[in-house]
Amino acid sequence: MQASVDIDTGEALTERQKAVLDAALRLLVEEGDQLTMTAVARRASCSKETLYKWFGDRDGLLTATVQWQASKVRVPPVDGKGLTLASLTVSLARFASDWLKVISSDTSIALNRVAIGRAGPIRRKDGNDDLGAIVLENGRFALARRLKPVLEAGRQAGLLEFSDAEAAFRTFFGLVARDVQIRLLLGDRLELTDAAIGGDAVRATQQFLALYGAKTGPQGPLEPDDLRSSRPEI
Amino acid sequence: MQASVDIDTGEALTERQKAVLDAALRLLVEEGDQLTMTAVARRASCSKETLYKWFGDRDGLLTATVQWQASKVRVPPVDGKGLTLASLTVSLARFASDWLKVISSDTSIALNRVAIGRAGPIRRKDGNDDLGAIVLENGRFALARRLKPVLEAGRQAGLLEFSDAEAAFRTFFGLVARDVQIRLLLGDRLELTDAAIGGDAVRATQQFLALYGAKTGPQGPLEPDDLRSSRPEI
DNA sequence: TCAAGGCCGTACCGTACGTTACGGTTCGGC
DNA sequence: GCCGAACCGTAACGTACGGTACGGCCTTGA
Repeated sequence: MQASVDIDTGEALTERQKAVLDAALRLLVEEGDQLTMTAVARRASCSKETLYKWFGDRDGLLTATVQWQASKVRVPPVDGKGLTLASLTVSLARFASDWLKVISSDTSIALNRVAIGRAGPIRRKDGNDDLGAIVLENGRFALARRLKPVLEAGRQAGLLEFSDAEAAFRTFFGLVARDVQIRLLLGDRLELTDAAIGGDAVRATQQFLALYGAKTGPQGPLEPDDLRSSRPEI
Repeated sequence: MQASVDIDTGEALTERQKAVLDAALRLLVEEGDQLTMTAVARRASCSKETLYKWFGDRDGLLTATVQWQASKVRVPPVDGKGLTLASLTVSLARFASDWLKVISSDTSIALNRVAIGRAGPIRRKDGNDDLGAIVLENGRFALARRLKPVLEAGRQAGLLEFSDAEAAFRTFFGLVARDVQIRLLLGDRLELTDAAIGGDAVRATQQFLALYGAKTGPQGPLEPDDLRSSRPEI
């Protein structure tokens, strides 16, 4: 299933169209799913006729908006050469921190909300828009694609021990996200300061290493303090 | 607004009203958020006038439906006396298994979907229905309330080591749920057989014990096989 | 037996919103 | 300067649905 999203995203969009999609995105964050075509047109200072001409219908606009946002968060893959326990730990903590920042951002919450709201058991009309697949593909699965090479490199370097990279990834995912995403999606006020995110990232990383770190050599696990200095502060 | 039916959950509901809410619940599972008052009335063989009389408006019906479902899953608390590592392990695995069954059930997915869909940044009208809070209260927080005494008992018995029961619970939560709930909510087909759930519960439990188990005594951690026989097979 | 009330079925109303249509304006090409 | 295309703003249309009204049926109680 996992959907196509093949012809990747931000292609064949004029600057004006990108501006319109940005307006739709802002509106989505502010108003949730019940954004209207009229509101988008007004916010973007364009006519509804143009919206329909460009995106077909409301579904098309929603899909294009989600894909547009997805195309903006592309990140370069991390290379795992010259891996040491320290650099692996830093990499994992950075992944964790980045992921927590993503799932706690207004944009991510809004996008996940609309995708979940439209992921009902019975899809309307013909076109399987499948916003959920797009969000999943650019969220959870994108994270897995980026993180797994790091895990594999860690295993190659004798720093990690696991038989199933997918299972290891999912454990890392669980240790990082815990109940944060579902609580935010359900409207729980949950303030995540940068400091809290950094601390959680370090904790998740330490826990992951405790579970999957290779038990070789005399050096014990890093202390959290060894990490704290290296996490991004902004 | 809210009509009568305001106070807690399944009280003061006639049998007929419960039947109507069951019909609404079934419809919610089948059709997602876009269930209409007309559809509920037809399914429940009652008039719309009655729906409005009993539940005030659509929000009231939705709220009552969610509360009705919540009232059905009340479970007795687990007592933690005579705790051994084996019994603690079994308890944790059972919690994990139960929780995975809950979050992967059609009903839970439907309820979470509607609650998330209505948890937008700007709440409509006056009444803060806050379905999200209800779902959260009867889901994540109810689990915490039931599990924490077990964790505390485990600590009292010298089987677990942690300083913050909330943090320990959230780690357990993350190890159990991982990416399951978000994937299901986003429409990912993810078949969870009972066998897979049982295996995941055991794995999560073992990982939790590896992180929070007291490092005392010569006995190593239980092998997964020790557990497999004790998990519910239905 | 009759009256009152609760409820079913359905017709009806008002509104919100997706979608379409159209007149007016700008702009690039000839 | 002229033409057509693209686009803006807005009005208009159709429908879906939340909410209300009403007639008829059934039950209860005097």
